[in-house]
Amino acid sequence: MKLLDISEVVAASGLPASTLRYYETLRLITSAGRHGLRRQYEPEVIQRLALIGMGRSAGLSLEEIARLFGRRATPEIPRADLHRRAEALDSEARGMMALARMMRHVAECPAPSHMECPSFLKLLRVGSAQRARARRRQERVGG
Amino acid sequence: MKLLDISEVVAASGLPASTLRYYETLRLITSAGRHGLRRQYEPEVIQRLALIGMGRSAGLSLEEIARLFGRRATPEIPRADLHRRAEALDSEARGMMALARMMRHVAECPAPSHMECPSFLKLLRVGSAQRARARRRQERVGG
DNA sequence: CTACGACTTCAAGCCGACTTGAGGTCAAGC
DNA sequence: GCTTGACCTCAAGTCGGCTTGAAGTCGTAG
Repeated sequence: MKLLDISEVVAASGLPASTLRYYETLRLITSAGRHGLRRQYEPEVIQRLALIGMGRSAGLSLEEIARLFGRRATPEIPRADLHRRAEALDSEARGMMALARMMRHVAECPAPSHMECPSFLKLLRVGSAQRARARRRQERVGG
Repeated sequence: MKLLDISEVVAASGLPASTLRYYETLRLITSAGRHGLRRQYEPEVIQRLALIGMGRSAGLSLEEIARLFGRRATPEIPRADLHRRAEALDSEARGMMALARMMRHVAECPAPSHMECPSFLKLLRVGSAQRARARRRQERVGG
C-alpha cells in the first residue's frame, strides 16, 4: 500500500497539480502525508477523482459533490436526491438530443429563413419549453 | 408590426432587462428604436432570444452563437460545424444518461462501499473515458 | 407643471473553478 | 556540499455571463 506522489496522481488522473491542491483546500480530497514538501496520496484518490469528475459532468458543483461525499460517518446518502438528480439529468439529456436534431435540421433545411420552416419553429418551441422548465428548476434549487 | 417595449420583451422572454442590454452590447440582438430612452424591439427578437437560449443550452458560448448568426449577408452557416456540434451534443447526452443510471445505482446499491461493487466500478470507468474524450475535445476547440 | 417610476448609462462587482506568479523549500544526483 | 528542479504557499488574476449601484432622463398620470 505505498503512497502515490502528487506527480503520479497527476499522471494517472490527467488533472494538473494545481487542481489537486485546489480540491484539497475544498476538502474534496486529502493527502496522506508528505515527502519533504511533496504531497503523497493514497491510491484510492484516483477513484475519488474519477468520482468527482463524474459529478462535475453530471452538472454538480464542487460544493455539492463535497456534500455528497458527506462528512465521513454519514452513511446516509439522500437517495431521493440522487433519484431526482438522475431524472433531471435524463430530461436534460433528452433536451440535448432534441437540440442535436434541430442543429442537424438547421444544417440541412433549404428554407430561405429558418423562421419560415414549420419543423424548425416546432423544435424552437420545444426548446423554449424545456428551458422554461430548467429555469424553474434552477429557481427552486437556488431560491 | 408594432414594436415591443423592453418591458414586454422581458415579460415574453423571461429574461431580465439587464440581460437584454448585455446581449445588445454583444450584438446578439438589436433594438429597433427608442421611445424616449426606452428600447423598442421588433417582435422577432423573441424568437431570436429563444434561439439564443437554445444555443446556450446546447453549450455554445454567446460568442459562438453570435458567430452562428453570422454577420448578416453570410448565408453560409458552416454545416459541417453544425453536424459536429450535433454529434458532440448527442454523445454528451448519452454520457449524461449513463451518469443518471449510475446515480440510480448508487441510490440503490446495497454494497457496503460503492468501490466494492463491480457494476459501480464499471460505470466509473465508462465515465472517466467519456470525460477524457470531452477534455480532448475541449483542447482541440480551445487551443 | 410636477412628481413618479420605469427606464437609461457606465463602471464595478460577483460567482465558480481554476491558473498564474513570485518567492521559498527540500530530496536527490553529482 | 552544492545545484537542480520539482514541488510548495499565498495572493492575485482570469474568464464567461451577467448583476448591481449610483446618478441621470423621460413619458405619463394627477
